[in-house]
Amino acid sequence: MAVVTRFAPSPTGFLHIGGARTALFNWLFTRHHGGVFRLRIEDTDRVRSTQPAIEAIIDGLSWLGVDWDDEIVYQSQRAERHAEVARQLLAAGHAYHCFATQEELAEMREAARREGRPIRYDGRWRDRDPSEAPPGVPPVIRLRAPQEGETVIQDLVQGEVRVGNEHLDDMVLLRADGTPTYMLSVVVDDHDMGITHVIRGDDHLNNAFRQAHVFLGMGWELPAFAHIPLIHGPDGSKLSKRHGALGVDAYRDMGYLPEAMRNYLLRLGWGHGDEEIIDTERAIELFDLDGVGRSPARFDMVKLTNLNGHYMREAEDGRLVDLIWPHLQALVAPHPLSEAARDLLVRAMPGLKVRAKTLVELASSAAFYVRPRPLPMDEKAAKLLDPEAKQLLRDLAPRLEGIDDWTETEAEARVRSFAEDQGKKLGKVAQPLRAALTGSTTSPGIFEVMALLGREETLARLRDAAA
RNA sequence: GACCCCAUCGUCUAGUGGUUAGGACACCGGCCUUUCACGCCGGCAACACGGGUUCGAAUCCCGUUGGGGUCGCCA
Repeated sequence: MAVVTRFAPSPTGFLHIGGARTALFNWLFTRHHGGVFRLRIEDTDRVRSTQPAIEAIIDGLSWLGVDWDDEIVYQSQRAERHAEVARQLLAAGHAYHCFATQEELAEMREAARREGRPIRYDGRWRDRDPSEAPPGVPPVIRLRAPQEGETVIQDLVQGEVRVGNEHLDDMVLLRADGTPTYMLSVVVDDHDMGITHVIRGDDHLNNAFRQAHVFLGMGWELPAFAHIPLIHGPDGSKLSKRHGALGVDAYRDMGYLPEAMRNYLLRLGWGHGDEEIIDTERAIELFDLDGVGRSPARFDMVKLTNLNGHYMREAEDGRLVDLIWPHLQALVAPHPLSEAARDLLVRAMPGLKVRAKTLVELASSAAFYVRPRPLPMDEKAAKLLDPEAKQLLRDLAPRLEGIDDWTETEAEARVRSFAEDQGKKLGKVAQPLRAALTGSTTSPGIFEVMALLGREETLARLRDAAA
């Protein structure tokens, strides 16, 4: 049977890390098996669901490179179908009207809590005749869940999980206003969409037992379930905004590459022997549910950053320049960036990208190449350019002016011979030179910088710094 | 509180009855070197605890502890 999966976020905020990983696992699993991956927006909570959130989720998935098949299903548009199923369940005796008021239920829960009893609907309308209904109370429809025996879920990640039916309660399927609840909607949609594998967060494991009885009541076949462990914060507690439960867009803004994020998320809760660096093609080839671990994993920004450094080094130079362009523009503003600047940056990328771990770092380390003179000096660089160093640079300048064949090799030869003539170690000359040319004490190889900058710009910066 | 899930280096993980318990990130040394990175070499570091089962347990069973999740007319 062909695999059909779905990612079903509720649009009440951005696409956070946990959701992104759930989407990724679904997508990888589906692509691995050559199935269909669908996107369903669970916007039945009309108050909390927003259009910007829907867009943020779609943007997040697109950035991640997770694409879906078929049109997006909006759960809110299927309310009538959901209500119809509730009525069918009612007609078949698998559901019943409950006339308990919200106040009554709150009181019931409070009493249960006080007495230390399980907090759960007590089934007070389960066997009562609707003719006993109090006047003026619109009823909800509740599932008539079994009270004896046990419910067993064969979870593809968690294994066999069983719970005694006495622990199940009669959940609300249709609200008093006639709108369906999430518990009903998911089941109906998963069935109608032909979902074969429900891969979602562990927080839904308990729901699976209850949802199973909706499937059963309708005579529908149960999908396979795979409940993946949640992602925790660095301290082991639930991942919160404080930790990094940010939207994936925040990571994009911090300068992370989507392929790095994909690799990181993949390895968080899934493993394949000793393989660490796994690109998307390889991930699709390898990914399956049996490799998913059962324990929660902590989010580790440092490891993400390391992976990002790896993928930056692998990234194509032109693409990197495109990605840092907006950052760069902001850094050199109001000075505009030219086409020539772009070419220069592309050529400079190999030396730059091995030294940066994020695009933001890359942008700031690249800026000196395209900044207008006079170059701003950072504190260490300024300090380095003492009178002695300036004199050295003044003496060096004439040795460079005569070079017609301005190459890295030639520049290196001239600087080295100059240092030798001065009786100085190369570093004594190279560091002031670096400060003058880059405004910093760290940079790519200084001869590479000279070659890329060109003779006139190099000389001009030298003069600026020696003044 | 009830129910469910989980437990190997600091972190992510490999390991499915017999291994010097492996890899990666981080950290600490060293090499390379004009700086910083990259790269390479080396080091530190774990089976939560207690009982079983077994000739033998990180691996199987039970319990304890710890962590997490769920108990809405939210999703």
